Amino acid sequence: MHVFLPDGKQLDLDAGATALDAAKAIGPRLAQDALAATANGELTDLMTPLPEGARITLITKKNPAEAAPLFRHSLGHVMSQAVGEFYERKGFGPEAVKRGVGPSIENGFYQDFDLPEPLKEEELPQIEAIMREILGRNLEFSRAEVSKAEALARFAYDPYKAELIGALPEDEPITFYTQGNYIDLCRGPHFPSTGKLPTAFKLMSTSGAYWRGNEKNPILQRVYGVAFASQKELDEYLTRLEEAKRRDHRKLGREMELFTIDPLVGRGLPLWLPNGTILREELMRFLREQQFQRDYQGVITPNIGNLELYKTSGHYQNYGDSNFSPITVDDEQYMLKPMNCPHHVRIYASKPRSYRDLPVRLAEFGTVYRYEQSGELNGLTRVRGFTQDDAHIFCRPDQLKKEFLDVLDLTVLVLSTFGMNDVRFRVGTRDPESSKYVGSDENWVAAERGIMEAVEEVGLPYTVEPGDAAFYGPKLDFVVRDVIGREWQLGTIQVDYNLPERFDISYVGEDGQDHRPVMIHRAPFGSLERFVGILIEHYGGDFPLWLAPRQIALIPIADRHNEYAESLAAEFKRAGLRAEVDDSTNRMNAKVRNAELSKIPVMLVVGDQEQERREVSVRERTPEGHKERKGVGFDALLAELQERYNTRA
RNA sequence: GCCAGUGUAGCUCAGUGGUAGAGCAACUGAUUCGUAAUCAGUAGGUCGUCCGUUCGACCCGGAUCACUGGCUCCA
Repeated sequence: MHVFLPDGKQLDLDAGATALDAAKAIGPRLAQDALAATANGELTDLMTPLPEGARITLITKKNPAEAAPLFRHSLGHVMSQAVGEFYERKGFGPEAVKRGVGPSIENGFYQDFDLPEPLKEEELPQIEAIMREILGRNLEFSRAEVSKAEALARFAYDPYKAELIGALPEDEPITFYTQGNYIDLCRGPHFPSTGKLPTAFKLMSTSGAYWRGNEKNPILQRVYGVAFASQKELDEYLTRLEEAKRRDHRKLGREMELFTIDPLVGRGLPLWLPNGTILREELMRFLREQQFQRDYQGVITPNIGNLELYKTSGHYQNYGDSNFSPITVDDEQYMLKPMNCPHHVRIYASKPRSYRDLPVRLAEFGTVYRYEQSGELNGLTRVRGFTQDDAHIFCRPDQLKKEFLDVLDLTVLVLSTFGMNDVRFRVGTRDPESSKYVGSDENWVAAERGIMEAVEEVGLPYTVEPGDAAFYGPKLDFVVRDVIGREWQLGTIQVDYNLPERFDISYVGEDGQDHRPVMIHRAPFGSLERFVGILIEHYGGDFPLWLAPRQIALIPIADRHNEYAESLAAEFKRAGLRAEVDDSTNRMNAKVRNAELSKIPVMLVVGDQEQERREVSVRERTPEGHKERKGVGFDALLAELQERYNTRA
């Protein structure tokens, strides 16, 4: 057989040759240094036969980071071996530990275990120590192809492995990877030996995880680790985690008095404090202005609705478990509204509509309640009562594309206003296997095609995720990452042919006949709660002037300057800016410090000089530290701040 | 909902089977100060809640509630 090197040179090898054979053919030094390889662009290891005619590269110890998925996976095997030894040292038999899956993941690896007794988190350092012993033993990873029968016989004691083996196709070879006395069912690829693995790894945490991700299956214990090619990268990663903790919206939300969650009020029911309310109202004002420009009409609907409404819409049947239970009043049942759409549909239906009236764009900051599972609740990002920046656009089929593009334009504007660049666009389509979806095939096909065309026209990169659609139609979601890498869905745009049908709404067309409108559901923020939560972390609490709940701190140097400071604060207030005077008995240094810790963006120090000349001394928070300007005329500064506020600069 | 962990003053955290401590914040007084902490004093807690073991429980056991990290879910 032959393969090709990066320079195009052809290498002739024996049949079934591996990347190690290729390296040996080039030179013994390379064979010594090689860690992994790529074949036709895909990572592979040194012990797997190369495909005929492959273009190969060799990864050596000079650039181990390129083989990160491999060493992470291999470290996963080492951890698995270490856990086995740990329990053997505790006196359990070699078959006491059963194993689920154990892949490499971003930054590290995990492995699922069924253990004879739970592994405690404080025992992780002991596991880590055994792992380092195993690295010291410098065990070779070897690869072997076995028959299904052999594989089953080897893992007869382990029901999870047996299940995995049983599901493998008959005609493909099953591979085992072995290091020392540890054998695992594995497709590979792996590092050549444990001695060549990087030592920059750390076991982070354990958690429960259902076997095969199904909550009806037994729960296994998952152990997470992180691993990098160098200690420097690991340290940087751990530093990032620390930084993330500092930016956590739950911590900053308490420190900056933005919101609180009180168990007596209820889990997942945030209370907005005065500072948080300002933030929220600024966001609403921003979006209202945009919606006014785009001819949306505001509506207001109640927080509960008759159960029949949600039976008609299908929400009751499709999301029964995650609704709050119905309330019975006299002979009727009511439910806390989980969605605003049915209410808006009834507003549409409240009078006859003509084709000339369309599109009708109904917007509401609508508060909804959903009974999220208790374990899912998380600060502001996952709650049971929240307010969507919701709107429903009812339009003719021929208007759909233009309307969709306008909504997309609005969403892109929103994301860019907040400098959210790390956004993923996700098209959720139907899962062809599932039966939860309502509506005709033609409508689904039309809606899915419509979304993709619009996204492509705008030129946004997107991924398609089958099975991610709402029960009534496909959707386009915007997904951002929080500081610790968790992904959160923010805004959404959904195309819906089905609710109009379920509610039998129509408009009179040019031809005098009734026609069915199409609906677009959209929420550029998603929910104010989640958006604010993400925004807090995005800015690390350092909001731009227009969003900052506390914008200006006036700092008198001595008591005799309080009055001057108060007079300036009053002028700021008249101009619509949020200013406060620190009239505490603290020294001025301490006042500056407190304002800094409160993350107030603008600090104005006033003393004798300033008072005499109607000036202020300006100190502004910047990402680099702070910026000072002395002797600034008050009127000029007022105009400057007003301009910044109004333009949301 | 499931697995594991955590719960002591407003916040951050010590602590011991013999009925609790620090720093910051708060309050009072003094200080009037030029860009990240002035000094002194005062007050503040059924140790998440309930039940049990014990002569005695913040500490040991059980239950429960809440939170944290994951899993599952997310219209």
